[in-house]
Amino acid sequence: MAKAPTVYDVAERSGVSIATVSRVLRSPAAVREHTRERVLAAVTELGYVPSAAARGLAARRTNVIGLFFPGHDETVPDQPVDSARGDTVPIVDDDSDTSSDTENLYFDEVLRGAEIEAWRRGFALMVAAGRGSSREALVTDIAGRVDGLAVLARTVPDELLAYVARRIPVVILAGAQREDAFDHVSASNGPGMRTLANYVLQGHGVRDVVYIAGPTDSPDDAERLAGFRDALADSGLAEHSVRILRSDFTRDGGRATAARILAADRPRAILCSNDETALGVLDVLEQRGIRVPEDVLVTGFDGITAGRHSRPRLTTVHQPMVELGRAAVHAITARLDDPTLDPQAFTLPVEVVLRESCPRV
Amino acid sequence: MAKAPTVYDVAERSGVSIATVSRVLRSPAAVREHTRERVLAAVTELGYVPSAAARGLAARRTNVIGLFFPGHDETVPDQPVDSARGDTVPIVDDDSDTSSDTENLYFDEVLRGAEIEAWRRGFALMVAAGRGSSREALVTDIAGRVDGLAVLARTVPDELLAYVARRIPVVILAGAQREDAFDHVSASNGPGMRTLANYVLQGHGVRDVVYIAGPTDSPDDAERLAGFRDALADSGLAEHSVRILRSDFTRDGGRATAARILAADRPRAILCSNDETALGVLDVLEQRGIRVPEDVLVTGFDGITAGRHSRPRLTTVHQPMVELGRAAVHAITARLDDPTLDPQAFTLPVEVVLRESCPRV
DNA sequence: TCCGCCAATGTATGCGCATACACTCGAAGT
DNA sequence: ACTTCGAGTGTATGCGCATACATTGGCGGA
Repeated sequence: MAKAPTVYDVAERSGVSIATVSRVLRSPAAVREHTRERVLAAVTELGYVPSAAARGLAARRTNVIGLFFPGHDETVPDQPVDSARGDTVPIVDDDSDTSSDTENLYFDEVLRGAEIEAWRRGFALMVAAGRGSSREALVTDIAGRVDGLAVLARTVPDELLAYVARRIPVVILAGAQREDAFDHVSASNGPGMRTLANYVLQGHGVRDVVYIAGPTDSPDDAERLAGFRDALADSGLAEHSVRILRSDFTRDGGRATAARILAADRPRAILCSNDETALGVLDVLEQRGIRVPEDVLVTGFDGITAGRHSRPRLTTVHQPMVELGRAAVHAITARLDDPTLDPQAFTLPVEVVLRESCPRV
Repeated sequence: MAKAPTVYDVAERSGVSIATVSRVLRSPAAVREHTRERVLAAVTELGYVPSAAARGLAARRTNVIGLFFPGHDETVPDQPVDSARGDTVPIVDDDSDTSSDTENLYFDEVLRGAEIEAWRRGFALMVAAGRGSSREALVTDIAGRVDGLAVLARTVPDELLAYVARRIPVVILAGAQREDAFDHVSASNGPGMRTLANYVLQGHGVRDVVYIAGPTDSPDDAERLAGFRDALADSGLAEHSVRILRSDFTRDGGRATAARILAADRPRAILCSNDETALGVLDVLEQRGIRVPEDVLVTGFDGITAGRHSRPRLTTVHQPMVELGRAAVHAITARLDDPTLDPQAFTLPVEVVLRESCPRV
């Protein structure tokens, strides 16, 4: 880790000016081949790596895009596990049947999409998870480092976003398509749920259905619920003819809600506003010996992996999570290219995926 | 997106010098409270966001840590899915039973750990996936942006790493603990496999065992195989008394290898060097009506989520993936604090997790 | 009363690069 | 032969901040 060589070192070594060195790196075509080779040789010999900080300062853009998503607020032990040379390996039993880590899949996939698209467009990707109280500081910190910022809906207060948006383009991921100054990227929550619900109501001919909604503060959930109501209307059903309950998007919440439902009666179908809730419902039904799909149909929403491994496998509406990430980056770069663009809303298509919990008729 | 305000703007507005503005932001204690408040007021009014590029240039450190992992080399469609306002939602059947996306879990978790630890230490995290031919350019590009770089083993040629390491600390994740100039962070592959194998050999009293190794170019696999051999020695078994086959770490590979094994005879236990292979083995055994664990014991390695959802659930050695990410960042920051440190190797503890495929005796 | 000292703030500089502009030189045009 | 022009290169400057050093003013001690 000796002092890092700079353009000056490379220039001196190859007998040219720093401008030429810079040109070799930025626009090679503007330099005669002979010169270019000499410079590149010096670069390799010296182990020169251009400083992105200096480049960013001079060029007034960093070529980095930021992705901000909600943190898990988990209590993190102060120290990471330390090196263990003793090498005694404990043997433990695993009796759990729920996996809490499936919930992260959503962000993981969005991130992967963002990374892919950023790379394709010559940007690097910086990620940050919002945690607790220091969120505000984190957001401005990241904002100072990037050319554009993608934020998952509801992880950052609008006020802060507006503050940041004075400086760089901000795109909101997966929230409702509001009429505001930001770009929005999200999936067709409403139409997706409507199509699935119609499949249950009309395809399976079910009337006796319960809908488990998510938390009221989730914009995605509001759209899905609206889609469900549309489906009711499509079938000429009055809204009060079905039950609509609220849960919290978690597997445990799904279980509790399923218990409440079954305490009253047994509907023919239970539609859930997300997959985790549906998995919880499946847990309770199996435990009570109620057959799915013979006795009760169950559906979810999202398309998380765990839904493919459940018994029975879960019918759901699959969101294109990777594409969401890509589209977010795409929106940012588009605005970078043309800042005068009006705020746009991108709605990505979804897919109803039929599996055993609500099979094809 | 008006021109972003700078320290000069803030200084002018609050009637102080830029040095004072900088101090308010960097070391608030050095400024009188009255002054500090005036400056902070100006900051908010102007919507000032410090430029990380300028800060990084002046301070000679960016406070960013890079994480480089292997890309999936998937063929990425040129354009992301476009906005679909028509909102026709297709309905498709999902008959697949294998999910290729579980493989990503490993990196996702490492990333999460890295993000957590980076944040705790005041660093931002930049991620990049190595893809195809431009890998070299990508690595140096990232290297120019960060204070330290964590790289998953075997994703970047040593030569390149050495080049980069002349400038910033580099830590290698999850590879063998080689004697080189880099820091290494990995899990106790050998002891983990040894413990598990001993449990099979001695706990279950099995002699008739087949071991399915992974690709020869995987350093993790080499350590696991060595651990298995140690276990053989522990039980006084000669190596030629068992069969050791090679597969490729994939579920399909596991299936093919299982078929080959069963063509010869039926061992009492099949130990696999990773979970995916083991899942493939389970597929074949179930298909042939061979009972697990009654007829054959099966074990894996890694602790991926899919192993918790299989039937029967898979006994495995669980790697602390989140901790790996944390430890990597930890190692980098340690070296940043004291560059004279000798190269270190951190070995994180693993856990044998018993599930039905090889239950507790 | 005078000096020294420290806290608070200002001034000046450099970090490493991109780039506008200036310059050179040879080829083509008149 | 002289001008024009453009390809190739060099010179000079600024990007926005941190920080070493200089400066100021107030306070306590002798």
